Amino acid sequence: MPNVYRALGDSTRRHILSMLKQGSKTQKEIVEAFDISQPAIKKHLNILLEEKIISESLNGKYRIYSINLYTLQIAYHEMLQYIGELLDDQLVSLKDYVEKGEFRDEEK
Amino acid sequence: MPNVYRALGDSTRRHILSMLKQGSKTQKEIVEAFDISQPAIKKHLNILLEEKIISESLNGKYRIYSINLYTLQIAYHEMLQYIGELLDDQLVSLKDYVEKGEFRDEEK
DNA sequence: TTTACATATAACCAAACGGTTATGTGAAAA
DNA sequence: TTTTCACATAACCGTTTGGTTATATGTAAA
Repeated sequence: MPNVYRALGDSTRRHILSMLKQGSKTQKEIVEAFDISQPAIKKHLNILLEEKIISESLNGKYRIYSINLYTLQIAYHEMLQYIGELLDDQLVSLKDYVEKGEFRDEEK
Repeated sequence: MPNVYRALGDSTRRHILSMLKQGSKTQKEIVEAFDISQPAIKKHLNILLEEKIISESLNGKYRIYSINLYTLQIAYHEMLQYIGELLDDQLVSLKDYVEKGEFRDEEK
């Protein structure tokens, strides 16, 4: 039920996740890493919490956030399965396709 | 530049892509497969076109849509790679966290 | 030429998004 | 106890999203 598209559909949230992959962070640490307000960050954290991509714990007056590895793994496999179904009719493996590197020059 | 999260972030659009994987379809065929109005479908098709996930061609009064396999593969690869990187690094830092024990009680 | 059909477009609506400022709350420090 | 600090919450704002209905346009069929 977690909507990974919603969760990852914003670059600030992806940036937050990239921070959290290094280890748990307090809300304060996250807020200080961005140029937007504390309530704006809190809204992003709430969306990540709703979609169960991160989890929250309390430590005194601090709120600590960490990546929910389990949900990300589920999302990863669901997406792999979906893209597999979409693409296998064309007998082209995504992995093979990407490894050929045919697309790298085209992106700008 | 295509925004894969935007393109794939709606289940109607993912369903449309699942239809198009079987082969090109006219707008009429797509509209008939859903319970929503023709203008609503057209909006979804426009978003998929903007993000270059599908392409459009004309045949008389019909408008024919087909999957842009190339862009779709790149798009999914980017998403999966991003999640994959989050998972791999998190495994490492989770291990670090366990080995270090609690370190967050002291404010400096 | 008239009619029917596939599609486009405009106007509207409610809800969600991403941000703001202002202010309340609760724990820790002084 | 008083103050400070981390965070929560409320109210507001402009834009986007996902849908609607009504209507215009362009091609094909009668």
